[in-house]
This record gives sequence, structure tokens and C-alpha cells, in this order.
Amino acid sequence: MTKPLVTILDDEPAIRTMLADALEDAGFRTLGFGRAREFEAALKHQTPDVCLVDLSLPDTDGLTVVHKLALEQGAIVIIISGRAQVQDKVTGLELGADDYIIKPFDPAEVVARIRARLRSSKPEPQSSNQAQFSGWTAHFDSYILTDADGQDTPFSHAEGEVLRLFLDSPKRLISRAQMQEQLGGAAGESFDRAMDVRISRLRTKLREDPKNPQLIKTIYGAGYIFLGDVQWS
Amino acid sequence: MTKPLVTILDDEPAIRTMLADALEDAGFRTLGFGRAREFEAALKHQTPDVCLVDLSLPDTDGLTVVHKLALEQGAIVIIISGRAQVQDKVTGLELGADDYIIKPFDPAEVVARIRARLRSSKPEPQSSNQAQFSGWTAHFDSYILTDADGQDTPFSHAEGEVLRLFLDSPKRLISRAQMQEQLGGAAGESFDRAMDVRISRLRTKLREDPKNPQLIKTIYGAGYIFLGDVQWS
DNA sequence: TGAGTGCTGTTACAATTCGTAAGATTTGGG
DNA sequence: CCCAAATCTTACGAATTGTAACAGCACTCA
Repeated sequence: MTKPLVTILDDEPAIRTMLADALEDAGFRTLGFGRAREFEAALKHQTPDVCLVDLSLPDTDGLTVVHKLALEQGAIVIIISGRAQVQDKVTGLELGADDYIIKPFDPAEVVARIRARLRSSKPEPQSSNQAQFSGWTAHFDSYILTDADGQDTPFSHAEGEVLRLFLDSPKRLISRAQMQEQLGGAAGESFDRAMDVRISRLRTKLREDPKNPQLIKTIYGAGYIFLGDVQWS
Repeated sequence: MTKPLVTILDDEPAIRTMLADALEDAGFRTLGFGRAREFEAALKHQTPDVCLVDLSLPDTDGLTVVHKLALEQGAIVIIISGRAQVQDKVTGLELGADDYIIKPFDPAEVVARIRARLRSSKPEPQSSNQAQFSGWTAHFDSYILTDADGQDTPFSHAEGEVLRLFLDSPKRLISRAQMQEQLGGAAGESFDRAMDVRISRLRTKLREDPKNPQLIKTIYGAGYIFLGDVQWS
């Protein structure tokens, strides 16, 4: 698996670099932002695994950002704040934050807390190679899709890569860039309609109505999202 | 759903009762233990959802208990300790604890942290992504509007952003600037007829009578207001 | 070896989304 | 009643995405 991506939203550059250094030493990728606006713009291309958010931001109320993140993205949200009142902590946590760390903090504690969160949120048994969703069953061993009636349709390796990516992160926006990174790796920069074609072919096999896809939704300018309750087994 | 069960393992009776009171007020069931031995015996009959563990116990090293719990039971483990050193926190979290709270603590914070853990451990939070208003139902997962007759109309991402904004603040004036702020993100600098167009398109999908809009009302010189009783589910 | 088959990326063109521009319409003040 | 500003609507075009058709490649089988 690739390194988890941690975003740092804090208006003090010194804190950003301190956190970034500690996190990268610990094996994470990081992205720092000083303003909520920049941060939200970046979300269109990347889907972070963990978001560190300072509540005192110049351009927005940090709590709004937290709420939005927790609700819309499935990301883990950790508040970092100078406000140590219990009431602040309680409202922060109730709005959807997963943790609340008070400044000044030790980076080592931040790392440990991030690890604890990631650990509990990743109950994905990678051992299983078979997933069910919306009447379908995908067998990644035999490269076969079985529909509700038991009818089989084979799928190719490339299609399987995309499907697996979706099934690993259902109901979460997956950006194009993220897909390329996960799949193509060293893929070409410019001409990359390959991804579209893969998805188009996958949609055909899943018998999606082109006008009204139920499972693989396109978010114009952002990426794709896979709907459907996934059950690995 | 039944009330989640929280166990409290701490050798000080005063702390046990304080926690038990706060937790039961918050809607949890509790079980208190003063010794690890008793606690482990009780585990054979009960499977707690959350375990609060004090590290300084008379009969065992608390960390051993934590490690065992985290590993064997699937329970959420929260350490409560008087030791505030970063190193203690880090080792506690690395041994499998989900959180680490320092004494003295406020019970309200403990409750909030427990809630945060329980929330994230739900595999299918299905965060309210669907709202009903005036006969319509907006499905933000599938980007579909359903009317009173069950007829579907898809809406786009941009339209959804506006609609969500309205549904989050019904019956409240939303200024143009506020909208730009929330939606435009990094974009909106110059003159923005874009917002008007978005709203115009949304109105069309909601089949608003241009002469007499029922749902999205324009306040000349101020902004918009969304009427209609919104019910998220 | 050579034809056949299936997979996959590329290309070309169609369809969709969405902001901008511009004219039409509405609003509120004088 | 008139006008300027604000807002609505429509049309257009750039960017993005969907998909059919084609080509290259690896592999199989006679």
C-alpha cells in the first residue's frame, strides 16, 4: 500500500513544517495549507486519509471545515487548537472530529494518535478476494463477475484494478489523479483517456445505464464515486 | 439499538463513580472494576463496547491489559492515566489504545471522546445524505431529485452544492457573498453571474414558477432564502 | 509459422457540464 | 412614471467526460 496522505491546515508556517517533518519521518506523505480556501481547492485532486485542522484560520471558521470534511469526505479529522477549554473540545468532537490535540503539542504524540486512528479505521481484511455489492459478486481470483441471477461475466486485469480501487473506497470521491497514481503509476501525463475508457468498459460489464449510472458516478471536474454497499468476503 | 456498554477499570472508587454517573447520564450502560482480575473475569460474560482503563492498577500492569484487550477483543480501549509524559502516551497508543486521556479530566470530555470513537467504528455511518422538503427528496449520494410522484431528475455537482447549502440553512437569508465563500472556493474573484445561473438551473429542476417561486426566494439586494421544511435522513 | 483471439491504449468525435457574455426583466427609489 | 441597479434567462463556447472504432501487442492453437 502507498503511504497515507496527511493534510495539515494551519496558518503558522512553523507549525506546518514541524508537523510535516515529523510525519514524513514517520512514513506519511504530507500536504500543508495556510488557508481553508487553498485546502478545499486541493481536495478536488487529492483525497487525504487524515486531515489535521487548526481551528483558528484567517479565512474561515475552522469548525465549518471540520464539519464539512467529516460529513462529505470519509476522512479522519483531527483538530489541533490552542483552545484548551473542555467545551471547545466537546463541540469539536461532536461536530465530527476524531481527535482534539491541544497546542503546544509534541509531534510524536500527533503521530501516535494518527496511527491509532488509522489502525481502527482500516478493518479491511485484504486476505479476502471476493466482494459483494448491489447484487453483484466480484471474484478477484478468477476474474469473474457474477450477477444476481448467478450469471457470470469475465473481467480483465485492467478492469479489475479499477473495480478493486472502487471497492476499497466505496462512497468516497476518487480523483483522477489518485487513480492514475494507484494504477498507472508511471503512466503518461498528457494523453490519459485510458482511465475513462477503462471505466466505460467496466460500466458496460456492470450493465450501467449510460444516462443514469447507479454504481459508478462521475463528478464533473473532480473524479468518480462508487456507490453501493460493499461487503468483502 | 441497545445502549453501548462501557467498562471502567480504575482502582479509585471516586473516579469510577464520577465516570459512571456522567456516562449513564449520557446514555451508556457502565460496569466498574477496581482490579484487573475482576475485570477479566467479567469479560467472559460481557463484551463491552468501550473499555476505560487506568494504567496504575494494584494487581497488574495496565498496559498489559490494554494490549490484550485491543488484540483479543475488538473493543475500543481508552487509557486514563495520571502520567502526562509524551512517551507514555505514545507507548499506550502504540500498544493498541484508541485514546489517551490525562488525569485530572472532565467527564464531559470523556463522553465526547467515547462518542467520537463509537461513531468512527460504525462501518456504515451513512451520514445523512438525503433530505426531504416540500414533496421532494434530494439524494446527494446518487445526485438525484425525486418528486412527490417518485419521478427522478438528476442534478449536477454544481447544482448539488447550491442545493446542499440551502438545505443546510433553510428559512435563513443566505447572502451572495456567503455563497461565493462556501462554493466558489478558490474561484470567485470577479463578477459572478455564475451563481445566478446555478440558481436558475436549480429552480428549473425544482419546477419553480419563475413568477412565483415557492422554494428559492430572491431578496433583492440581499441574497436568497430557501423556504420549505427540511428533514434530513 | 501464421491466423485468430482477447486485452488495452490511442484517437476521434459526441455529449455533458458549467462559466461567461449579453440582452431581457424586475425591483425600488426619486 | 422613469431610471439605474440588481437579477433572470438564454445562448455560446471551453473544458471535461463518454464511447465507438482502430491499432498494437501478447498469447494460443493448429
